[in-house]
Amino acid sequence: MIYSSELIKGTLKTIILKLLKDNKRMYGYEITQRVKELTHDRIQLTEGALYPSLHALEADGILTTETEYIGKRVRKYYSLSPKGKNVSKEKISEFADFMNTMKFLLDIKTDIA
Amino acid sequence: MIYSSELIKGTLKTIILKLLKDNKRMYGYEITQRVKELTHDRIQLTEGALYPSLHALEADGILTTETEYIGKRVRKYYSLSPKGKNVSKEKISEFADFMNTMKFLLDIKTDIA
DNA sequence: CAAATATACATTAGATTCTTATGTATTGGA
DNA sequence: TCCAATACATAAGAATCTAATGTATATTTG
Repeated sequence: MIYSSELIKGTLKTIILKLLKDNKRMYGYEITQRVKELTHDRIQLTEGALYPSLHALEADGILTTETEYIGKRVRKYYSLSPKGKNVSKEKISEFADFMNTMKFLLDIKTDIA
Repeated sequence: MIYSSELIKGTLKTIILKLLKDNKRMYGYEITQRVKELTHDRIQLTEGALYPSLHALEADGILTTETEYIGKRVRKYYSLSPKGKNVSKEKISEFADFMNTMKFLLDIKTDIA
């Protein structure tokens, strides 16, 4: 099963921040592969969504970058800035809270009316 | 805590379909109030998001409507069509599956690298 | 009883974020 | 040698939401 795209909306930044929290530094392509692998192909990040998102997080001072060359091919590593570490924690716990709310909302039987 | 808007994106239709699955029929304003109440004000649906979404679901044959007058004030009740009942089940189980995936993705320690 | 609040529908401009497509270039394997 | 994988990036258009606005009735409160 590949989730309908609308479901994933709004979760991309949280996913990025979580991976960078656990891995210190990662590059874009690596993130797509890691997510694909961890979710058994259920979530496949597209480049058109990922790169603009990474650029936005960098512009907000949440991520910092280092560019390295692997042979002649460029690779851009992203890391959490100090600010980013806080934002990361906040985003993840906000999402955890949101999931609890949604779990409750979707499990309950509200046959009151 | 009120969730950042991006988190809620993409969950609106699932919420609507779940409420209508449990309640047979509801009207727009009622849906906003019920969600607000059930989530202790954490999720507050806006009319600008809700009504277009209801109209779209109706246009897709997922919801049917009945209009009633309460005094002089109009009230538009929405119900799941037979097709809507299937879509409802699918959406909810897809979301449940998605939540499991996200839970795994956000809880794990991936300090492999 | 007047005014404020709540109920109840709806639309729209603009913002955000995603999809899909396209572009460039290097590297590795069949 | 050619195809797939690696690795970056952008851009047009679609989808969906926010915030504002509009209309009207009903109820509560000072």
